[in-house]
Amino acid sequence: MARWEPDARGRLLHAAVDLFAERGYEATTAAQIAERAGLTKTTLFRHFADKREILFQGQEALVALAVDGVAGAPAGSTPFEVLHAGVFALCTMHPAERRADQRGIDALLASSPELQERAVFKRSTITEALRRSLAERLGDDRQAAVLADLGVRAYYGGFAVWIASPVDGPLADVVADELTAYEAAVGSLGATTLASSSAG
Amino acid sequence: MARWEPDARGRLLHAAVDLFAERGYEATTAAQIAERAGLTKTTLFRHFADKREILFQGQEALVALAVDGVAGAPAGSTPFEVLHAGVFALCTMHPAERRADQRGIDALLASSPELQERAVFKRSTITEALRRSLAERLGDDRQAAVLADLGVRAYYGGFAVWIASPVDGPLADVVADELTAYEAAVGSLGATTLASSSAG
DNA sequence: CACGGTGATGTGACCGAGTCGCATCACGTA
DNA sequence: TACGTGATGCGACTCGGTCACATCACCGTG
Repeated sequence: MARWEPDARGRLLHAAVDLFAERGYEATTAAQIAERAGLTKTTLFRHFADKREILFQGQEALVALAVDGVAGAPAGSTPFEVLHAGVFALCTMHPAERRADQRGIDALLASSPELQERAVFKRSTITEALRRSLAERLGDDRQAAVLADLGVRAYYGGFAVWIASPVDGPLADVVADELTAYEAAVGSLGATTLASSSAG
Repeated sequence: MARWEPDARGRLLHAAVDLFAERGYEATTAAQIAERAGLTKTTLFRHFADKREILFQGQEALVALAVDGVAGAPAGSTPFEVLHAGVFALCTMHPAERRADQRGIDALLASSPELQERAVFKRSTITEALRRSLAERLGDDRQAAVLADLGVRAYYGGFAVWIASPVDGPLADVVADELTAYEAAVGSLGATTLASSSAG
């Protein structure tokens, strides 16, 4: 038998998600979460930096995935192909089996301004990491920035569609559709620019 | 003589900025700010939603500026011209005279994760408002999203350059340079897309 | 087998942000 | 003179988060 009941972090996570679902995020106290997990408030904050962070557990991994995805794109890829590689790597984080859980978390995030603020911050962290690795790879900072914004938009947009969709399917497929749609939008935008600059 | 010393909000703001500059944001207490302003903590939170918000006072106006700017773009404008109109409207918020103040606030924002999170959230709020008005104007949601991201990047990037620059000049000039640089990046990206799609 | 180190936890006190109900007080007005 | 109103003060409270210190089970070593 272990020293203490094992997997304290997992128990805390489970207790938190349950309580949030029962009474909502804001009505749930850190002490209540700890109590249900058979632990104390202090221990809760030893495992999670703050109350919000409980719901974003594992997001740091997304940064590494995106960066590695970009770095792993084959030599000679076009800028968009490099972006695809980075964004697809993100999709590996969310297998179809856990879609139901994600739905619950998503609803929770929408329920509290505090959580939305954190969500936006996480998104910007991913964007910034993606931007940096794209810039290194492509050598053009602004192009990298535009691509990063676009890629993250496709990812989050695809995620929302995937969550809401009644039919099962891999996240990567939905995101791929988004990505090509954005690609087309940029294409027509580029055409506009060239046309107007040659006209003016 | 007024009932109380006038301009409570202004005094709170001044006291806060002074104290933040003296001892830093995190080391400054809400009660201390109120005390220096000759008021109480309760009154402070009647004027500002929370401690962070003190430093983002007036940012709501930016949303309206961007939206109105887009709406005011002349008929027949290209997508980029509409974007220009929206982003330039933002620049009217920061006249060259107040550049020194902005420098101080900028340094402060960089000093605390709490403030950075709020800053990112404000940025995303502006982006979202800009995106919506662009979408309405252009009729293409994805193009609008890409342009909004790009415009906000140009604005914040230009702002950073403007803040750091030793020479005086209007913010709008710097932002205009950024905007055209991003425009060029998108142009070459569009060319890439067309080339690769016609090749594949 | 005894001993000391180590790491995860508990305990209780503490701080600061933010809220709330109620009192106050200066002013305008009937 | 009396009353309504709006900005403020007051004090108590909740909750997130921190900290110093104690505990306790395990592990390795002599």
